[in-house]
Amino acid sequence: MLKSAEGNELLTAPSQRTLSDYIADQLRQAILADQFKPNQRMVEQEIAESMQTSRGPVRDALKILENEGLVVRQPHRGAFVAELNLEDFIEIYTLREALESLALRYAIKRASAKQIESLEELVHTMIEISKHDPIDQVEATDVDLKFHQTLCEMSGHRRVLSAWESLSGQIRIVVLRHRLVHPDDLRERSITWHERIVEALRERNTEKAIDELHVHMAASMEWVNKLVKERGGENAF
Amino acid sequence: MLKSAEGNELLTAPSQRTLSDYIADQLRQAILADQFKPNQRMVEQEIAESMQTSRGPVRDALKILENEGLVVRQPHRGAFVAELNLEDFIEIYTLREALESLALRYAIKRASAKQIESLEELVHTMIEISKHDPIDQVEATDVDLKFHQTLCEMSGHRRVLSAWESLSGQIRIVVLRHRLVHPDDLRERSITWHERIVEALRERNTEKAIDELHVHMAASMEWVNKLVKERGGENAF
DNA sequence: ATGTTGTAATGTGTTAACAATTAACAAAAT
DNA sequence: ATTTTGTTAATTGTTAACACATTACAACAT
Repeated sequence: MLKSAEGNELLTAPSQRTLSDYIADQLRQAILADQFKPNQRMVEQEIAESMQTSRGPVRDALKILENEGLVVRQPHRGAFVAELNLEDFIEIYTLREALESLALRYAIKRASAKQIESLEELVHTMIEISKHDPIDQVEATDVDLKFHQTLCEMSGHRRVLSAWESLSGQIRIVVLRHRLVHPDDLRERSITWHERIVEALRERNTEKAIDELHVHMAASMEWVNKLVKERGGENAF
Repeated sequence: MLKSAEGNELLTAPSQRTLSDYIADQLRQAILADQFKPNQRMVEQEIAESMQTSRGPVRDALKILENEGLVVRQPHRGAFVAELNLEDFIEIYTLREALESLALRYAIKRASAKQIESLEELVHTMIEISKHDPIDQVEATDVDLKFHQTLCEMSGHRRVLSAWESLSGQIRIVVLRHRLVHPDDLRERSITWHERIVEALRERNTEKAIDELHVHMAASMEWVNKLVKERGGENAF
């Protein structure tokens, strides 16, 4: 295994991250990039060979991804790429809202002016991105998720952040597969909601913040519901 | 490793659970029973020998417990029993409330009459237990947690259940270490809250259910806060 | 034709040996 | 005395071989 691939920090930094983490990163990226298809089997030996390593770390990586909900593992049967349906999507978003609401409550009490500014910058980036004509979806998705993750970080609530991060891969799948960030009618409204959340944070207005978040989430859910219905029964992500 | 220890199901049932799961169970139990002290180091080789197995499954088990927040692992440094402080306790309970609120919303929509009855039976058991003079704390804790876990199961929201179960070990630690279920003034009130939650479920009254849950959780948090303050700075669990 | 049983192939779960990292401690230098 | 450096011991991370479970398929019986 190429050591150079993981240790690109400065010399003083000891390689805290283990090989399993690195492999998990690679596999996560591959799944999100659709290089592994939903429900596809992931054979430990194959992956190990393709990455020039052994089965052990690959096994560990698959367990990490299992915890993130990107992979389903069955004892003695192996690991498969998770296939999300409409119900999963609803679960992911309701849970996400519950976590982010709690994060907001905490963030409103704790956030520093500087932290709130960094959120504002992200909203600015969103606006910039939305000006490009063919909007870069992946970029837009990344900024959107970065905003929400920053919220969770600002909360200082470690368990909420950790739970949100466990969910983020699944969120990413859903958002990417359904182009959830930039359908035309949603895009501008979405930016407004984000702006209002920042506003509420600055005003330390808990109710307002949570309301805006709720509207934001509800709109996304409604959008997907509509999409799924248009397509008829085909409700697999 | 003794196979008999894990395969006590009927013959037809294939041993779905793996050795790692079994070891995780044993270690979890040992931690909750205080046989491993907070912050104590857990050496893979030692555990492997004491359980007559090899390091691999023990490693896996430690990772499982890490995900449950019972163990902290640092790369190349090993695994230690998690030590929870007051802030952790607050985090655990606020997150728990967020999860159970969501679970309640779902349960109110989906719960069958039969499921609600099983909750009622648990409340009955609580009442029975509270009649014994030296109250069996572990038993009381188990029934209490069983009630809340059943709620999460009834929700049919798989991710909420899974998140709650990840948290349950930590909840157990907190509740057991602080005798959180049966301080005299809390006990009867606690039973009442549980009864009211069941009532609200039966009436399909979401607001009421969530309010009762909130009061229940807030009271527990207040109780621990009081305890910790009485003891002065000693805020480690 | 259909269902059942036995066998081979594939792939996971476990073990044990090996490599790399960290921590502890003693010796040397400032 | 304090800090630095080298060396050793303890423990984790990784590898590779082995044991076991599951699946697929062919031969056989019904």
